[in-house]
Amino acid sequence: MTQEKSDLPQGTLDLLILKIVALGPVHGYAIAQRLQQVSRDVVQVPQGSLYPALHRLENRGVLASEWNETETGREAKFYRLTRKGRAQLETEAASWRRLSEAVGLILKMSEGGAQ
Amino acid sequence: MTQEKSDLPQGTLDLLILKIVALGPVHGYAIAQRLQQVSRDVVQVPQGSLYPALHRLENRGVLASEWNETETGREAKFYRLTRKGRAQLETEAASWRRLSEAVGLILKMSEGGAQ
DNA sequence: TGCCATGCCTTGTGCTTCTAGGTGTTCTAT
DNA sequence: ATAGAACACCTAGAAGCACAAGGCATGGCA
Repeated sequence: MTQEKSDLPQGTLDLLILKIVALGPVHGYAIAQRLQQVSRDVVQVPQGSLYPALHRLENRGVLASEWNETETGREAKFYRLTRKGRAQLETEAASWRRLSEAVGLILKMSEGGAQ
Repeated sequence: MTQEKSDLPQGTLDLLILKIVALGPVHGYAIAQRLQQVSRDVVQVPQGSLYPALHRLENRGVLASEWNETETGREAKFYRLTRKGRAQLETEAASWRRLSEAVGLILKMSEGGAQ
């Protein structure tokens, strides 16, 4: 019914990925699943967005990967945050909160809103 | 002191512009000023982002423009929302709120957060 | 006179997201 | 047994957007 799928604004995907990975080692496929579940289908990450993002983040040194076995006995690439990654998460999360507040303020503006 | 200037995620600028214009006819230069003021410098729109966005929105028929005189006696291009523009604003605002909530949820996740 | 603020504009670059395609394995339902 | 879905990874190409950097013209102020 309510499959309102919203395309993610640029930069947001990185933040969400970092946050999920921060909770413990996960592989790509699971990241997308968790995001979708927790957000109640608001956030749906296509694989064509997911995997390039993961590689990007790894190349930048904020993520590190390692092949391991899933609970169900499959091979999968597990990601974890590097020290740099934790810092990046802090920064991006703060940045998001700031922006989110600002946009919220603007959206609540009415005729006399300015000053 | 706190000139934390956050680059706007793609798509957000349209929403903010539509919202400001919805409050009454304004010209481009003033839109950028108001956004900066209301957001306490969090949102700073460079002209290289602003004007292309305005033209984009006008081409899509959500904004309409008209040359008029400023209070200070200068010629400026004033924008107003079309009917289509109002609808678009509603949609985008709702979309933003949905996404904002979802991201907020995810950022508040902790170890046992999922399910 | 020179400079800053007002007010408009364009070109090009860089980045990200998405669509659409592909591979191989395991599980499940028929 | 076999078709299809779910799992799990990947890539190339297109499209879109924000931004930096440039430019033009006027008016006010020092």
